[in-house]
Amino acid sequence: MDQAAPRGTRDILPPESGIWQQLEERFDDICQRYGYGEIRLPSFEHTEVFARGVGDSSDIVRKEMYTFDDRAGRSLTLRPEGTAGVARAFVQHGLSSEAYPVKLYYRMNLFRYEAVQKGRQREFNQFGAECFGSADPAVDAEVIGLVDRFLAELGLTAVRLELNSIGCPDCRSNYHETLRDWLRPRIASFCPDCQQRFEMNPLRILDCKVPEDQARLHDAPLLFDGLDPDCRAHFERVTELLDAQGIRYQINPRIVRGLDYYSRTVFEFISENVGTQGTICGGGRYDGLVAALGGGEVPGCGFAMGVERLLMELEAQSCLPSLPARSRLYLASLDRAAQTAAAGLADRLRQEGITTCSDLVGRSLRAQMKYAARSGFSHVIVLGSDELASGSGRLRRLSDGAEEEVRLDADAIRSRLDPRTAD
RNA sequence: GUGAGAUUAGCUCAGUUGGUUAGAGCGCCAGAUUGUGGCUCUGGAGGUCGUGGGUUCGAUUCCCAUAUCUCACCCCA
Repeated sequence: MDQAAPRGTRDILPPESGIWQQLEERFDDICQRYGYGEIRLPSFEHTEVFARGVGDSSDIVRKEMYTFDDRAGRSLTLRPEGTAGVARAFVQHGLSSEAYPVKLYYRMNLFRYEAVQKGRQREFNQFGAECFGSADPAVDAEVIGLVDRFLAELGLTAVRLELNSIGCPDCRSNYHETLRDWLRPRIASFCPDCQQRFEMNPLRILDCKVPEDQARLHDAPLLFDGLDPDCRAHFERVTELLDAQGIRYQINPRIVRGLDYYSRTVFEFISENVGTQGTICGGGRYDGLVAALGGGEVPGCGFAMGVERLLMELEAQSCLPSLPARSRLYLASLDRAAQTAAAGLADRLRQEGITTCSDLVGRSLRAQMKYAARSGFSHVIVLGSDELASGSGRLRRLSDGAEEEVRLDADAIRSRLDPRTAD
């Protein structure tokens, strides 16, 4: 058997998993402060949900999904992104009858069959939030504000916010014609990918990474410049609200999100440190998504943040959340009787909230001390016949070797070890 | 899907111009006057040299394939 995890997947072991727990806690916390409730969804959906939600012309649907038939012949797909599933649940549970706006957040693992590289795996994690039921630009600004606040609370600084509007479907179909007309006489000189995109989705040509193509595009008409008055007003209100919150952003008329459901506002938080996959967070408005999944005309807006990329950025900026320092007590034992007593005392201490371990190997005292030091215990009590007879022992602080006499009693020990502060 | 580099112990890596029992450091286990860790010394366990073929008297070493890892293209979080 192959002992390695499948390509593009990764195990997360302690102590790294502790960092994940911290991040998850902080994300839960900020979402709740903004009034979002957590939604948990199945890891797979009917393939339809993504085909119709994310869109048939997107790369995700065309070539990156883990799709399979179940034993009854239903086509199912491991979720490649979060928003479509949230919208499906919104429709299924009739959340359109709740008081608007409906605010939901999630943390989930996602699956895409992609070429693995830095900042991109086949199973990865996102934190995200979706706000349904209001077309007001105040939602867009608050959603962006939540992400900005979250990154700031984590201590990140050099993350750039780029903002654009891709308009409503009418703006886009008008613009498609404008852009096609402009491209038609020039498309032959573009790269082969762009020539394909010309038919499928000419909008994507604007995002082409080939430098020569970018140069050719410098005077291409921009969707941004052709927004209809409502879309233009929406965008301007978003920027007004961001300005009022003191959130800095750059307008980038060339951002195009790869998921078809976006409309009007789109944004990305981009890092300089994650390699070429620098987008830590992407999001925007998706006013047609709920309807595409069979619900009513319910507007929505949200974001998704790549947790692995966020962690890379936190590491690069030396902002990894530190684990809370706690006292951890190791009970060393000299013989079988002491080992028995240690197990009992450990149980009582754990009930008092003290992290306590005792010898489970039957090792020498020297080896136990070595283990305790290496494993990050803050304190040790050695139990032997003297301690069992007297009912008291010496609490040794490993950082400096200081010892003090304590009764071998959970209350007495706890009073010397505040679980919230290690020293 | 395409291109480049890599794969030897739990980890980081040497090494063999093809030749008996493949090495180091760290880590692990044990010991260094009978009950106290982080330093030091000694000993020990641990490897189908990624996998499968080929060439050869003989392959961890050369050739081919394949898997995996890393980076990049594409695309996205």
